[in-house]
Amino acid sequence: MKYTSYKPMNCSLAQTLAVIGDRWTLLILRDIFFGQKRFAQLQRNLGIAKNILAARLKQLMEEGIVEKRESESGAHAEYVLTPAGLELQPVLLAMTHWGDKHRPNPKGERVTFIERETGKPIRRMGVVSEDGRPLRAREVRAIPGPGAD
Amino acid sequence: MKYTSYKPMNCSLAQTLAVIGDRWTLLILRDIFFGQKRFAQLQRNLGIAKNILAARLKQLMEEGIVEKRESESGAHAEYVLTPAGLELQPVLLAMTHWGDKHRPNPKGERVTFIERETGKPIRRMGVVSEDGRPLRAREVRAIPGPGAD
DNA sequence: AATAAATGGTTGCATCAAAAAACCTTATGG
DNA sequence: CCATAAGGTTTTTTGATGCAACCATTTATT
Repeated sequence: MKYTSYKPMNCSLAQTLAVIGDRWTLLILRDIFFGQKRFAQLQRNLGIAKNILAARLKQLMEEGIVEKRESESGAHAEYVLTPAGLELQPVLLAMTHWGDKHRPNPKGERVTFIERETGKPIRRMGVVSEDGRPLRAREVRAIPGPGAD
Repeated sequence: MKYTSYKPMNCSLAQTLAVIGDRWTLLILRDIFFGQKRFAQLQRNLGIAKNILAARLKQLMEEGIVEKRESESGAHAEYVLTPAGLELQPVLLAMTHWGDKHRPNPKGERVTFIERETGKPIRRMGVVSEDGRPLRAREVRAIPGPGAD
């Protein structure tokens, strides 16, 4: 088989991986979520080669995750998340929570997510039942839907 | 710059990517979450080369995500998730939800996650405040903790 | 008992796509 | 005129992947 592509797989997870599943994309999105907007900022923060960053941003634009626009004041480009991009936040947060818990920095939590208005920390990402009870992994089951094979 | 490794980055997201951030790992974990236990099953379902699957499983064992044990009846190996592995479920579900919504199968939802006891679908993965209100991406802010640079 | 077939890998090799490095272009601002 | 920003292009590395062959136990078959 040739280099396996995610796209032909009829799997929602694989479809997401087709968009964000390479080495740099999630780190780029992390920086954009954290407020970085400009090409040069991203490049310096990440230590990524320019051509790779340009290719990833182009791909993210084609996938409808990121939009490029001109800044009102200056004449530099800005990259901002589209609504579909913003909806990746649960993925980012779930991964960040896992890493902070299972691969911790000895000095403590690396980052805390708070609600902007109240300043209170958000609830840790987790699976919850329809009526809001937290569920453990074993209490969840997957059943095929109409779009399954 | 050398080939970038995630490990030296002081970032919880990067630490998680060091564990699950390559082409096959999440798909392997998906199958294990869905109840596959045996090497040959995984290999056939995924269409992955045997050496790659063996390498990934070994890595997942070293990282404490998966455990290998002998099945009680037969004499074949079984791979099961450790507690740390089970805690990756929010990541899997968040990605699956995103893919199902933004890269849908025209026939409908590919998979539904239900609560085992009641049979009711679980709540969609999302960010919620301390007291349980759903939050939109813009209402969340990240602040550095004691483990930040 | 001998043979076949399945399971669960390991090893070595060829390939190939993605990452890095180097260099070029255009525009803008001081 | 020089620096900065935002890329594009091209070439070279490198590490991940895929393939095939081999191996060691069991389990089933003749």
